[in-house]
Amino acid sequence: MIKNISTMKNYNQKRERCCELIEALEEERRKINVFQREFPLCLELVTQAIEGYKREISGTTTDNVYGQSECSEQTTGECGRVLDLFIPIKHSSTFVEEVEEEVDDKADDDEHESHETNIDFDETNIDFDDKNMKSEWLKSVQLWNQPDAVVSNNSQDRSQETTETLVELIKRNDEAAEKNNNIQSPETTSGGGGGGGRRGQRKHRRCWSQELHRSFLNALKQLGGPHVATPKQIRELMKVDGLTNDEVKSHLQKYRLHARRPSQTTPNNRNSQTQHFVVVGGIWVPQTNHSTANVVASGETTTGIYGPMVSPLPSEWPSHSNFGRMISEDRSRSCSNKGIFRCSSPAMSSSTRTKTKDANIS
DNA sequence: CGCAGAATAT
DNA sequence: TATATTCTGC
Repeated sequence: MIKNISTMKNYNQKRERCCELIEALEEERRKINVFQREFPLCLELVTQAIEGYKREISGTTTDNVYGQSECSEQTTGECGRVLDLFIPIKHSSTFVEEVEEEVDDKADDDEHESHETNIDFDETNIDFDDKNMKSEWLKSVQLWNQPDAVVSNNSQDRSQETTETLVELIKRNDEAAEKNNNIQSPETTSGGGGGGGRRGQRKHRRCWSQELHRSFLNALKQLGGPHVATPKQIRELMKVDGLTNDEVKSHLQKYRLHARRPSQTTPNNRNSQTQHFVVVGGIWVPQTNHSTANVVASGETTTGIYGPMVSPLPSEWPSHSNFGRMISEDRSRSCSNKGIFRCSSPAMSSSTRTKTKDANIS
C-alpha cells in the first residue's frame, strides 16, 4: 500500500525529471549545434541522451520505476553518464532541485551511494577515459549555460573558428563565463521569498577567466604587487561588478601560493626569504624579456595561468607597465613602502609585511 | 565590526 | 587544483 504510493510518487518524480532533462538537453543540443564541428561527439551524446529519456518516459513505463539503473545501462551507455554530468544543471523546478540536492549531499558525504531512490550511476563504473570526457563536458556545460552571448559571440567569429582549437573555444568560453558570473553572483542571496534561510548554499564558483585574471594582475601591479595589495583594494581597482572581496581574497591567496612555490625551482642559495623576493619580483615585472620571465616560466609549466599568464600577454603588459608610477591611490594601508618595497630588505617578507606596515602607520 | 591572511573544506 | 568558507588576529 504505502509502497505503492511511494512507488507512484517516485515514478512521477522521475517522469517529471525526465521531461525536464529532455527539455534542457534539447536546448543544449541546439546550442551545441553551433559547434557541431568542434563537438561532434557531444552532440551525439546529447542526442542519445534525449532519445534515452524519451524512451524512458514513453516506452518502458513500469520497468522504469524499478529499473532506473537498468535503463542507465541498457538504454544507452551514455545515457547514464550524460545524466550524471548534467545533473548539476539544475534548472528551475524547485522540486527536482530538492531531490537532486539530497542526492548531491549524500554523494558528497560518501561517494558510495546506497540510496536506492535515485539515479545514481556509480561514477566509479565509468572508467573509460571519462576523466577527460568529464572535464571537457563540464566545460561544455559551462558553455551552454551561457546566455546567448556566447552563441552570438561565437557564431560571429565562426568563420575563423574553423581552424581554432578546442582550447581556444574554451578560452572564449571563459570570457563569456565571466559575464555570466557577473550576472549570477548577486542572485545567491535568498532563495526567493518564502521561509528563506535555506542553509549555507555555497556560492557559485567564481570562474577566474583570463580576462578576470588579467584584470586582477593589473590591479595587483598597480597596487605594488601581491604582497602589498589587499583584496579590497584589488577588487576596487578591478571594478568588476559582482566580484566580492572574498573571491579576490581567495584568488589572491592562491596567487601568492603559486608565486612562492616556483621559487624553489630557482634555487637561490641565500635563505628562503630572499627567494621570495626574486621570484616575486619576476612576477611583478612580467617583462617579456627572458631573463626575468625565465624565473617564472621555467619554474612552472604546471599551472598554465600563473606562469604563462604573465608571459603570454606581452602586448598587454608593457603598455601600462610603468612601474615607477605606483599609483599610491589612497588608503592608509598601501602607503609609503610602495616605491621602495621591492628593493627593500628581503627580510620583509609577506608575513612581516603587515606588521611592518601597520607599525609604520601607527 | 570589518578586514586580511592562514587554514581548512568542498 | 581551484574556489569557498571558516578560523584567527588586529
